[in-house]
Amino acid sequence: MRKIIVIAGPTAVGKTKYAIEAAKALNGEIVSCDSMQLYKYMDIGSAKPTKEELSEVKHHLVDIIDPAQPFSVALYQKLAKNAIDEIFAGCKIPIIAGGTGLYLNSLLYDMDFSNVSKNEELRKSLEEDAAAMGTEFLYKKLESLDPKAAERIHPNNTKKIIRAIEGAYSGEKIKDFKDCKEKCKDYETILIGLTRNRAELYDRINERVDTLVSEGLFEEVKNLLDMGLSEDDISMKGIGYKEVIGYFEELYTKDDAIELIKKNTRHFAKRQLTWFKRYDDIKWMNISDYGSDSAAIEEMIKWLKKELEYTTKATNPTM
RNA sequence: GGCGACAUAGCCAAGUGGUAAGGCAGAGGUCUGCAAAACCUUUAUUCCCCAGUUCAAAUCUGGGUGUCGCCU
Repeated sequence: MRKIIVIAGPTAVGKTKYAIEAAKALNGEIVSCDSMQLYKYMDIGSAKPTKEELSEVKHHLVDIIDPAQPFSVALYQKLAKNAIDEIFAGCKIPIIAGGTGLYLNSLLYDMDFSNVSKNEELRKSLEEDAAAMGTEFLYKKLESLDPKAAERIHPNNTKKIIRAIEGAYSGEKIKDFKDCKEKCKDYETILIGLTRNRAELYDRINERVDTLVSEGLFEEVKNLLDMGLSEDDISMKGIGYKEVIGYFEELYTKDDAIELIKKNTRHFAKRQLTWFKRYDDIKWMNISDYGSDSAAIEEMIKWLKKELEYTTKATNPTM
């Protein structure tokens, strides 16, 4: 069976570098699994790979959509699967790299997004109901429409309640991920999780935010606003973007904005780790345990090579 | 040296006699179409120290220590 490599991990752990080294060593191409690096013009805040890095190894799904366009997991799944097929067609190994857990799930599991697409008008009217009558009102509505969904969704989680009602109205109830945890059968997955000791990871995050600022994060956000984007665009709700907008709106000082970005990024990294901990077949690599990046990369590549060979033999009875 | 105010978790704090609010940070978690989103759980056997009053003290009294302010 065809094999893909997945390199997951929290933000600022060093995924970009590790993925590129793996791709170079194993004749691979990278498929980004990052909900922000997809957007054009959002280079600094999303910590995209540099031009040099992009030229070293072919990257898919970076810099491909306009930040004014809405995006969703369903579309990601489609684009990523196309990219994976394309890479296989070129006889190379797809290396999925990124930290967006839900997007990754759409590749690892047989998640079917074909049924209920979003209904803008319905969402809007439900949001108005929530604002006017409170989230409890919506929750009660969901309890009568789809009691099973109501059971697993917390009464405070307006967003998920709305999505579930949307599904119920369309006749196709939103599925519970737990009910269909079938692995995707298009390929076999070698899953590696990069991490670092928490304190070290947080230090790296803080340092990286300072670097992004010195590289011109504030100017980048200003340009995006000049292009007509606003805080209402999904793309502008990313960490690093929304906080800078808050500064431009004079909600707080520049230093406070920077501290806020650091804090939100740390929280985000923690949530990412929580997400990846659920994968029981993930091979964790704590980079802090190795003396240097090069040592860790060497070890990672050694392991990946072994896995590639093993799965080949295991799945090919003629050998 | 004198006078005054203050001292509660890593930080910001509420509580002024009835058994330690809340927020932030930290930790853990949930996840099927905005996911860098949204949401949930958790954190002081003890209130600077010692003694006293009281059935009962973070709260009242005395002493000590520390910080800040003012005066000389």
